[in-house]
Amino acid sequence: MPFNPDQIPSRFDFQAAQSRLYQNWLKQGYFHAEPDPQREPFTIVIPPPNVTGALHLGHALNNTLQDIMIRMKRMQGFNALWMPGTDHAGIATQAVVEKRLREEEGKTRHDLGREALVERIWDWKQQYEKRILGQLQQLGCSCDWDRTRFTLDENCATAVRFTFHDLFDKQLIYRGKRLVNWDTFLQTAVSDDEVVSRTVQGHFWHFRYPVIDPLPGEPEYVQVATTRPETMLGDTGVAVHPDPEGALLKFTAELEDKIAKANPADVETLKTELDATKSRVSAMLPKLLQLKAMADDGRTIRLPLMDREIPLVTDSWAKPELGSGCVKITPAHDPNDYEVAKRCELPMINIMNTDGTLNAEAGTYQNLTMKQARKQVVADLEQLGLLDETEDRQIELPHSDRSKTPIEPFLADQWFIRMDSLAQSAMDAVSDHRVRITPSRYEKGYLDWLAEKRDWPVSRQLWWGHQIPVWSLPCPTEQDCETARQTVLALDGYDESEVSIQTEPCHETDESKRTQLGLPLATIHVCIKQEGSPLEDQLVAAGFQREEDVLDTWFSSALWPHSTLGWPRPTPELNTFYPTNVLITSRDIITLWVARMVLAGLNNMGEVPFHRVFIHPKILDGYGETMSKSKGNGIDPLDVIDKLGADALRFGMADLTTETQDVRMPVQFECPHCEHSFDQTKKNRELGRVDCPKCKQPFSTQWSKTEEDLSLPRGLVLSERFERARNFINKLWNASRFAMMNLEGYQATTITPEQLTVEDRWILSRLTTVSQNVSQSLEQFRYADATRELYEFAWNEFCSFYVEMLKDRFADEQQRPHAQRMMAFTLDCLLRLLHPITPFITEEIWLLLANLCPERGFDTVQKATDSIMVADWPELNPAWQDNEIEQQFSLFQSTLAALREIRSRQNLAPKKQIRFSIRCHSELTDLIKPMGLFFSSMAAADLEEISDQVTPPKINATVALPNMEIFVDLAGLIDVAAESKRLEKEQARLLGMIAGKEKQLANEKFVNNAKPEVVAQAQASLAQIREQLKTVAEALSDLETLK
RNA sequence: GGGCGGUUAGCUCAGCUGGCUAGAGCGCCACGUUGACAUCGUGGAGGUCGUUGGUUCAAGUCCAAUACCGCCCACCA
Repeated sequence: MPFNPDQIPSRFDFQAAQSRLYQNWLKQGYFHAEPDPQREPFTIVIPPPNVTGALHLGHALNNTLQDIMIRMKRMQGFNALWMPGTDHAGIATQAVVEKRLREEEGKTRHDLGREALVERIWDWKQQYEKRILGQLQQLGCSCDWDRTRFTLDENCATAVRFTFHDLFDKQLIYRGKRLVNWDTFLQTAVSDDEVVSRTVQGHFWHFRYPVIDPLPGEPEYVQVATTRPETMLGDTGVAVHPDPEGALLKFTAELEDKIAKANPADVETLKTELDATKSRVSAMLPKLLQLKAMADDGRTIRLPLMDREIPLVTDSWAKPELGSGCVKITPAHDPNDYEVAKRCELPMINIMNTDGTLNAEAGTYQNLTMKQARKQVVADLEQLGLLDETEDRQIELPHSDRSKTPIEPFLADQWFIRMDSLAQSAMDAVSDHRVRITPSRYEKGYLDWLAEKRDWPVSRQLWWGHQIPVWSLPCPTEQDCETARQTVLALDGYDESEVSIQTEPCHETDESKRTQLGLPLATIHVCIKQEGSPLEDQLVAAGFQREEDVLDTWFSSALWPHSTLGWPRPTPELNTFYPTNVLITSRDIITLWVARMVLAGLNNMGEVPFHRVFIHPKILDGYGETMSKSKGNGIDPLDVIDKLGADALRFGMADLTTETQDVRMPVQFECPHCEHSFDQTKKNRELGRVDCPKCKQPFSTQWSKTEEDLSLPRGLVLSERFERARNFINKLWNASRFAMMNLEGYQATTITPEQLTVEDRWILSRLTTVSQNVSQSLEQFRYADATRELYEFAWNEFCSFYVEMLKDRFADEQQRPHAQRMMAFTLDCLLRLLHPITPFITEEIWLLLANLCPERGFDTVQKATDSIMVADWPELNPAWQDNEIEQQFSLFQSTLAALREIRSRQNLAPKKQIRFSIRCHSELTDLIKPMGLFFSSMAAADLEEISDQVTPPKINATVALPNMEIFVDLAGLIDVAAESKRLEKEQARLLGMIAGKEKQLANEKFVNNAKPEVVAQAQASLAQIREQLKTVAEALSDLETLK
């Protein structure tokens, strides 16, 4: 069947096109990259999405930006590889599966056991990995799917084992007792990064601890206060400041300083506060000094309920200005107390089991949960008359980001990575710009974070993840240690490079205490490099026990850029594609992920993992809040794809990606019943269902949870901010459609310069500039600049002018062939420039175009590639850039605008042909004359005369442009009132400008100091404006005669 | 408490190294549909560029202070 351009629908049917085109790209293998010594590689590794969830708007943004980059590079001839994959996301994934297990089967992970649970999670992973990768494909991502990896797959496992062994061998990994953030719900330690602070309503309890054998005149009690009374069961001391007086002076001085700097409005309250503190404190001071002296004497306190004798110690942690000035010390359950205990050598008593219940150390409170214990402790203390006071108070409480439950600090065995040298190496890489972060302001956060060089706790009490490859044996005596070491060395197949041994001495250094507690002298840890090595079983047989914990997810993520390419095997891929070129990610994981990739890459590969890092903005909702599942305020990118198309989503995303700031995106619901669209508010988003304000019917959204809600028709969640992109796609489609309707009989030949008309030369000049700017913008991650450049060029120049001007030329048999060739060529270039951003529509048009003009070109004519994906990136001849032509054109454009304006303000019917003349200098005449016909076609205005001698018609409307005057003959048409109103306004504007310019030029300093060209410019423009004013004044006085 | 962003039209945002009359999209007003596009066309209204000071011949742009909004980090028993 012959191709019939008239049959092309006036809307781009993206629904049908997207999957058809994408499947073809897959089939052709366009996404696949093989190592090739002939071509320069360009590599991006994807930030692997979690297998937990579905694609959200952040993913859509992140992956759109990567795809734009990789598609451009591919077209530029690079051997472009976009490495895809997913992350096992330890805690997140296990938590989801456990939750389902509990809800659907009423079972815990312990009912299932390790192996069975892990198997379940793998099932989950298979399902969700498929889903999220499918969604990336809907977005158009050109990843090399043949290489898809998973952070828990075999190769990643090997990479993890090798890395762990290497660090272990370098003594950069150790086990130690640490206070960790314990999530009692998930029963795991979570890193500091996974802890968020939340304000909750709580109480502040004041207790009294009796002093043992107080001397006469000494206080009988010390008062302490806490928001967590149950922790008192683990108290091992009470601290008071070593120099209360000095500390108080310092505190009041600071407060006074603050008052001096404060707003007048706040001074009063601050002063009151100061006075109150001063009087309170001066009353307390004697007692504090007394307590300090008692502490120095080694006096002790009786811990109520536990009946334990605990010391009174001095430590500057106890702030005299706060509360009673005394603070209870619970080393095993509070980070600050832990530090105090280390300084003051206090014992550490862990009172909690891993499930959040109390252990034997809590005496009679054993088996209560922390929460129950709290109530009980308070009640018991009250009964003993030791509860002084209870305040209501807002408390900042750390919560687990995963389970949203309060964190219980907890003393536990954990594995750590020593960050010292590793962190330094990662800092150096950014400081000396081997890795460049864009925008550069994010370098500071990266460097500051690493500079703390805090050891990285890497063990997680989970089952889903890379199990730590360490086998341990506690050894009660030195002899046992030696035997254990000999056992390891004597293992069948022992190899120094495969096996590494560490001895961890007991943390309790006091010999008698150690034996009393039944602790071993040391623990021997053995790390084995190869997974499944026969050595593993031998170790177990020798009594060694494998470490139960798995590694922090970020451990495997840190290896992503090289593990995905095959490391530790020496693959051609690794050779070719490492280091990668660009990493595109969001700012919240600069430290968690980016920094760790850099140090891991340096450690394992001896080279940075990527040269450039681009941090993209965050998308917020209309209220400036982050979009999140729990708030239910997100936009579903799939809804956008569904309703507006993937190209619109992508174009919109790129259009929002400016360097300076995060993006606000008001959210709208679209009612599935009546298609009414209305804003998402804080109120209507709360519920799992939404009621349409227009038709009053309820519908569900992507956030609905309950069965009942889900059974309702599903409404779309969109944002009007994508409409600009949607409209643009439509414009592009229709311009292309118009082109194709006029390309019948197209004959491919080269184009020669002498065939070019003014508008041809103009569009070529603009096209050249635009292509340069687009390349440059994208190279610098200025995505919004690139989309804006293309938007404006395509719409305001190509469609509004060039296409309009081609209309007449298509109609003329003589000009038609050349016009067709120009149209085909220009459109071809524009499509290629747009392809990385809007891949689907550009490919669809590209394929349709091939039916009419399979061969296109300018200097040379070539057969177009089968797909735009593999076409060359436009590199246009810079010689086409022509300033003069562009100026000539803008003169034409302003003339046209002036004519249209007259038409509009005189209310002339669109079809009503008018006549006009132009008075200007002869050099301008030559520029305008060739454009004469276009005034007729584009403004229904015929140019009667153009010269420096034009006499205005008797009755006319005038526009005074710089250096030229336009007169429209309005005999019998004029609306005098409208005309004089307009002219008066114009006159006022010109007078204002003249005044400004005159003032500037009268300023000697300006004339003397400003650059000469700036001064000359000002003078010229003043002269011009005066000319314009003259014209306007004349026109006004002419109008007077008509009144 | 420390750090970083933002504050420009009713809304969402551009505005690079300071220099002609501060821009865009949406929204608003007026007019317009026998063939590319009403997801459109033409024209218009709408801004003391958060505030105060400073540098400069010249400040939305540079500097300082300040207010408000947001984010990150560290945090009070």
